[in-house]
Amino acid sequence: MTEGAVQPRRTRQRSAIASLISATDSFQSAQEIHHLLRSTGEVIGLSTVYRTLQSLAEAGEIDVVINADGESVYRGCGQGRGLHYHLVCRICGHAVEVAADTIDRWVRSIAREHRFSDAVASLTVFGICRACASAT
Amino acid sequence: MTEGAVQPRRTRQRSAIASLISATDSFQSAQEIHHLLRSTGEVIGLSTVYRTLQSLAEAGEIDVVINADGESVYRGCGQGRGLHYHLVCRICGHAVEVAADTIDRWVRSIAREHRFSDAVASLTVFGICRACASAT
DNA sequence: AGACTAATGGGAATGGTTATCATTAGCGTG
DNA sequence: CACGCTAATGATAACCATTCCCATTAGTCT
Ligand SMILES: [Mn+2]
Ligand SMILES: [Mn+2]
Ligand SMILES: [Zn+2]
Ligand SMILES: [Zn+2]
Repeated sequence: MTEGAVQPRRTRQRSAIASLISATDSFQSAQEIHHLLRSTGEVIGLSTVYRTLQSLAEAGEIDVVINADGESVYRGCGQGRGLHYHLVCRICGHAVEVAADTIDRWVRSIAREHRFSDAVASLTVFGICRACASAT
Repeated sequence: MTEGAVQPRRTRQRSAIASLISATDSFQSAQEIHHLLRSTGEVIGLSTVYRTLQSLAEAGEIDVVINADGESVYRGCGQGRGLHYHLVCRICGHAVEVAADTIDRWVRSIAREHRFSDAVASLTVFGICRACASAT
């Protein structure tokens, strides 16, 4: 059996991205993250940001959501808390994680009912958070 | 009070799109629809297809879903059946509509719990339909 | 028929994301 | 500590769905 997945090399760039992402609870786009890193003096290419975010996402270490504009936005995942969905502020990107079980039961039941297999829900709830709502 | 929304002019192109869309129950992209129309002899521009689909979607006459590749795909909506979500085959685009009430209750409750206002769920269930599953 | 203007459509522009590929730099080995 | 292998980087070009632009066409109303 081929023992999978050699862990990625630890590079300055990858660390910078990981640390920035663990320091915020908002969903941010690759370009936003690139700008933020640049503005703090990090030297890093845009390609690297895209690649690394994807790699982290595939590894399950961060979450991806596609916002209303069709952009992918990324956020550090509440570690090892299993499957969950997100409630995201459409103004500032602030997000909270919500348990998946209610939804997953519902998904399984309607998939069975219509004889679909392999059903996976793509679900994100967008709203306006307390802070943004009070900021008129 | 300004009485809104003059209805759109009835053009050959708009009719062609509406009729094609009412003849299938699969979600299709603007480009696919454009090709299909072209292949049946219709003379129609890609811009027009995009514009018309958006206009029909805003009018609530068709539904839009953003698929896994981030493309918008369109489908004739089961008329006047109110808010609903979709269970879509990720192979062929075949879709069925599913009632929204269970989900909407859940959305309202978690939004209240986290003090988010204006919460709207973006939800689509992707799976594999009976036909595609049996086609090995 | 004539006027008004919404609708059309070819082509250029946009913009997020991916592909290329020469260069750099982890990291295991002797 | 060199050395070698190759993953990772990043500047740049390509990609590609969608939108913009604007001159031309054609519904619709009088
Ligand atoms: Mn998460
Ligand atoms: Mn529908
Ligand atoms: Zn907010
Ligand atoms: Zn199918």
